[in-house]
Amino acid sequence: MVRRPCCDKQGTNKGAWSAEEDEVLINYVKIHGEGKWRRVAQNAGLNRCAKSCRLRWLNYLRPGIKRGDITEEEEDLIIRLHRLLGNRWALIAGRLPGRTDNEIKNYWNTTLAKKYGSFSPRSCVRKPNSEQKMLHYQNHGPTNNSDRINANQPSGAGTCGIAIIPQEEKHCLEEKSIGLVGNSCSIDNQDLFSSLLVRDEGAEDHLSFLMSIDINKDFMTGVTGSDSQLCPSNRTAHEDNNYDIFGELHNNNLTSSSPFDVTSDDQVVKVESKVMCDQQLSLHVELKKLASFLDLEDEWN
DNA sequence: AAGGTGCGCAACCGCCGGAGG
DNA sequence: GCCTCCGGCGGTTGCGCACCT
Repeated sequence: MVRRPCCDKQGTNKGAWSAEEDEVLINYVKIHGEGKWRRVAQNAGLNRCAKSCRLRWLNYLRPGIKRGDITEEEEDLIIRLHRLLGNRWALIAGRLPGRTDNEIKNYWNTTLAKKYGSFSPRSCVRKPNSEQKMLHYQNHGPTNNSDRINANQPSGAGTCGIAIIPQEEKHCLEEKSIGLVGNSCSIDNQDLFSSLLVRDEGAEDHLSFLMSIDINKDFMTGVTGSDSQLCPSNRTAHEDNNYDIFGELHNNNLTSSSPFDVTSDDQVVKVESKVMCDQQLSLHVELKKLASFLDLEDEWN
C-alpha cells in the first residue's frame, strides 16, 4: 500500500523557520486552536508541511515551553527515566513540565550519552532487528571488541543495544543515586517500588518518587526482560549470571557476597534460580504498578 | 585571517497506530 | 474489514556556530 505523503513536498519551505512564519502560525493557532495541521498549513498561508507546522508549534511556539538550562534535578530525572523507559522521549518529556521530547532527545544524545553511555532498556520496542540484537547480548553477551565498541556508541549514532558502561561510570552513577537518596541502595526489592509509588512525600523534592531506582542488576533484569525472561527456563542461572545488565562478562569467580552466585553444584543452581525467579516475579508486579503510575500499563500486558 | 573540525540543536523523515468513513 | 487521514514518535540529518590550528 502506498501511503500518501503528509503533504506535497514540492514547493514547500524547508529549513529554519523565520520570525514571520512563527508569527503567522501563532496567530492561526490562537484563533483556530491546535490540530488539523494540514489545514493549518493550507489556511494559514504557510508554505510549510503540516508536520513541520506541528513540530514547530509543539517544540518551540507552544506556551510554557522551557528552553535550555536543564537543571541538575531535571538531568537526574532524565537519566533515571531513560534507564527505566529507554528512548521513550515523549514519555520522559511528559514527566518534565515545559520540556519537549525533541529537546530531551537532543540533550541525551549530545550530553548524557557521552557521560553515561546509551543504555536503553526499552529502546528496541519498535524494531525487531534491534530486539534480536538485544537478545543476542542478553544471551551471549558481547562477543568481541567491536561489539563492545558499537554498543557504547551514543544512540544518536543509530545503534540500538545495551551499552557497555565502564565499571567506573557505573560506580559513578550509583554514587550519584546514593548521594541523592541516601541509603537507597539498601532498599530491597520488596520495598523498592512501593517506595517509588509514594510521590511528594516527605522532605524530598518532586523527583523523590523516582530517586530510589537502583541500577542493580536484579532490577534491570526485570526491566529489560520480557515475561519469559523472568523465568528463564531455556537458560541456566549460570548463563544469566555470567553477563550482567551492562553486558559485561563476569568471571566465574564472582564475589561471594552476591546472593546469586553460581556454583558448579546443580542443586544449588536450581534453588537459587527458583529464588531469583520468585523475586523477579514479585519485582514484575511492582514494575507493573510503576508502569501503571507512568501510564504505561499497556506495555506490561 | 582562513580553513578545518567538532558540537549542539532545529528540523526532517519514515513508520506506526488510532479514529473515522 | 478495508482504506485513508491524522497525529505521534524516534532516528537521523544537516546547518550554523565556536573553537582550534
